[in-house]
Amino acid sequence: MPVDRVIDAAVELVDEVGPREFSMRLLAQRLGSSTATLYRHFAGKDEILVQVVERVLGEVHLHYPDLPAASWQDQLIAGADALFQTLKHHPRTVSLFDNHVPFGPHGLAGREAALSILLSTGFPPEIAAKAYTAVAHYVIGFAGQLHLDSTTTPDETQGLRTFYRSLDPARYPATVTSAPHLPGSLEDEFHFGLQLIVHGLARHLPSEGRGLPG
Amino acid sequence: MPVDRVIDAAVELVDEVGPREFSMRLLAQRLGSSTATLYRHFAGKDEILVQVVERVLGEVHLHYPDLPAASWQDQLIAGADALFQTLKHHPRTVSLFDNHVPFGPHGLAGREAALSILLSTGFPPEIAAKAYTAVAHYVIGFAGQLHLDSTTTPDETQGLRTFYRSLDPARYPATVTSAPHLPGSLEDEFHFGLQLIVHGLARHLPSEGRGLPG
DNA sequence: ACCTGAACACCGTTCAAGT
DNA sequence: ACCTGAACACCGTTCAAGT
Repeated sequence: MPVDRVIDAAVELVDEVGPREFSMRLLAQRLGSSTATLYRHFAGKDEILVQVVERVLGEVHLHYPDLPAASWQDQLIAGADALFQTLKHHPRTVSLFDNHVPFGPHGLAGREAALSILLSTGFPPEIAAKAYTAVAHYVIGFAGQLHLDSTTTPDETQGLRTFYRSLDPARYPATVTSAPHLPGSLEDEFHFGLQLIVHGLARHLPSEGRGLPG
Repeated sequence: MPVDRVIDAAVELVDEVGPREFSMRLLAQRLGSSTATLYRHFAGKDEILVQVVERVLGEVHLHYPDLPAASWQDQLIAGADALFQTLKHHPRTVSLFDNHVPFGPHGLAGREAALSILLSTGFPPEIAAKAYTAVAHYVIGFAGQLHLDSTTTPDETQGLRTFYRSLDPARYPATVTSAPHLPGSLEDEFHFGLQLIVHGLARHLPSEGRGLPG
């Protein structure tokens, strides 16, 4: 009956069994209730999963560091990283973020925070909007690799590196050369691209080139 | 019986009904066969979907422009754009790319092509590997928004803009200010972030700063 | 008012039985 | 050898019936 209790259980269930095995029956069982009861409180499975996404976004603030007076770049990076860290705690929910713009208060709050940093820094609204979209899609796209599907044939990271190294060097010379770094630490790779995006933004600032922070 | 014929039909079916409605029964029916026959040729649904991804990647080369002697930046962008254009033709397959590293020949070919550009430009293997990962995840993450789920409440683009503009400006000032540009043309937004990433890469080139193309 | 067992029309997958 | 109808154990969703 209490809606929050249902979503709590739903997040737990997705964390444990993944979105593919998540079912209304399992959820009802975990709540000691029946599926028909769930339908008295939610339109259906999809609505519950949408609220699972919102609940996860509600944890992002837990991963914000204390940044008293950081540069706009560091603030943006901290925001993107907070989302990434949150998704790391709920890796099996990431695919729920696909094909879905988060409209709930937590989704809007994250968007608002990022746009606010960009606008107050002096970016024009159009650039700010595009920058936010670029960063958001980058984080989600990257987070999708947090929980590699176990159906993937060589599914351990080590196996993947071995696989790349075992390729024919005549046919895939560049891949074999890069194999020891493919895939590296997901954390490092994530920050690498994030820095590229955020620092590249500077050239779209109207007062480009000069400008001291603070 | 012919494996290619099955995958052709599977791509068609995912394009038409989406991955959620895709089923072995529908696929068998379209082939004038039975599900049990499909299991004689494929381990299961997941294996078929993996091959659907490979088949889609096989179309990427169709979207490469002729670039006789372009800069490494333009070559990278062209490659990322070719993938993006391909996914635009099969928007409902994008979620199949999630949680899945493409191991087939077409997936490897794309990786090899990108790494080859980067290594021959002079990037160290570690940077090349990270750059490839960043670009790949960016493209996939962005392409995920190509086919917005119809379960999303305000699902037409115009409705989305209207929704953002209807928010309380006191609570979401930055979002409301950026509303006319949120979401803009997906194509424009995609290229904006792509340029950021690719041009940001230049600072990781050992011979940074100078260096004339061609 | 609030809940639910049982049903409906589906799934993915398997297997005995057909040619 | 190659195929398949029918079954098994599940789904999401609904509804008549219970308290």
